[in-house]
Amino acid sequence: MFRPVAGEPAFDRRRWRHEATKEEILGAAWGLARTRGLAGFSLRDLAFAVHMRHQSLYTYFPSKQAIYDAMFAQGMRALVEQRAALALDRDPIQALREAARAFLAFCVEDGVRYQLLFERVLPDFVPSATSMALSVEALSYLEAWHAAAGLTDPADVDLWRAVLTGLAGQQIANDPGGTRWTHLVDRAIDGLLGTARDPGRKRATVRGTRGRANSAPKEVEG
Amino acid sequence: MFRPVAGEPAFDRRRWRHEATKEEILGAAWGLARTRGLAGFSLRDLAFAVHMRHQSLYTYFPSKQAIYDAMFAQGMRALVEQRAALALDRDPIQALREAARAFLAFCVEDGVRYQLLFERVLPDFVPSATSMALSVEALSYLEAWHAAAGLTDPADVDLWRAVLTGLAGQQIANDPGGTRWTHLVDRAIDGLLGTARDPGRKRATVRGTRGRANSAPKEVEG
DNA sequence: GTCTATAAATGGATAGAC
DNA sequence: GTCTATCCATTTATAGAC
Repeated sequence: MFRPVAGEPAFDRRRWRHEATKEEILGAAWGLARTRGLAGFSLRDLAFAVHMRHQSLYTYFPSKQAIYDAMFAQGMRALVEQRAALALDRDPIQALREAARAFLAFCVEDGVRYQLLFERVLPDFVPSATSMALSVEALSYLEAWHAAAGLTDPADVDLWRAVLTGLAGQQIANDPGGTRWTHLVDRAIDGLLGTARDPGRKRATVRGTRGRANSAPKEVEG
Repeated sequence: MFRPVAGEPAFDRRRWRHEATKEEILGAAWGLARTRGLAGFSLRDLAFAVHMRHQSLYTYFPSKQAIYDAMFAQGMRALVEQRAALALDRDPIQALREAARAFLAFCVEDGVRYQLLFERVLPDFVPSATSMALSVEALSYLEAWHAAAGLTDPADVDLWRAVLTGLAGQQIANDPGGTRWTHLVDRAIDGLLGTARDPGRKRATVRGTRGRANSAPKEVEG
């Protein structure tokens, strides 16, 4: 995330180490969250994991909430970067399918991250404005893909989000590590495309494949 | 839940009061959970709400986990009872639509209950065997409705659950009190029915309504 | 069944020496 | 930047008087 370049005028060794330690702390926080739950680890646990006393963490983060917010930002940034790096099919419908599979893989790959980003497991945690901006940025990709496929009704995007987070949520909650729900993604998309208000010119392709995906049966990782 | 009948041989006044107090405590627990989150209230808070000292709660529940489990059982029992009481259309497809709307109403009507029943907001909470049996019982209704509609593929039920919990989850998390996602339920069902592996004899009806619900536009309550 | 008293631990956060 | 020391609130839970 923080990439200083040695020799450049703006390089600041002290600041560099500071940022590196912050990321080390966040890495440990993810690890603890995965084994003990998002709210299940204390600052003492976290400090111990990075060989510090818990008080020293306050040098890097002003509060536990700030740690959660940094984790949220990391997670959302990872989603943005995944989306920016996707090389989607030229066919916008096919592109939507690929994007959906990528999103499910992203969710299932880290259930705790999914909870932090898309569920309200931390009742009193509110993402900062900076973090929310990342969230909006991630969503903008989805909206653009829909627009490219001729899906201009905002409700299409809403339904899309609901269906995919629904699949991810069930997979993570009821069959962690399996594929019971993720492998339903193509069928889910068939349904979504079939009921879209403005399916655009690719509709015929979609119609002819009802009940079976017309895409490669590549399995979602997870 | 506990309905003694005065005068009958099995009637036990002491036990009756005990059960009544337990339910009063659970009622207060739901109230606190709704305002401060499922994990956001302490036994002190709860005891204060029922005008007790926190230690007295242990007369009724051996631990906080037991309180959560009793809440889980109450919530699941409410779902079972809602389903048992549904007077569904004779047309099995129409019945599925009605059942879906009822389920969404059930979820949205109490977001905290939804979280307890369908999300893992309490990392170390594991429902007891008794509670899980209620969960299975609730699911059996859904399976029966699908079977009646000719939907015999278990994946159909899985996808159904994912889509509906997805809608509920988005509604509760991103538009609490609104209808941004719940009003998409008919479209979601059109998609589900359109991609079902074994849609049965009602398929033509479903097909002809793509993009618009063929059912009454009755809004989900929420 | 409810209370007082208390345990025994854990929580997040601050002050100040070094 | 890291530490020791400490604060102060809060947690779940138990023992025993009444």
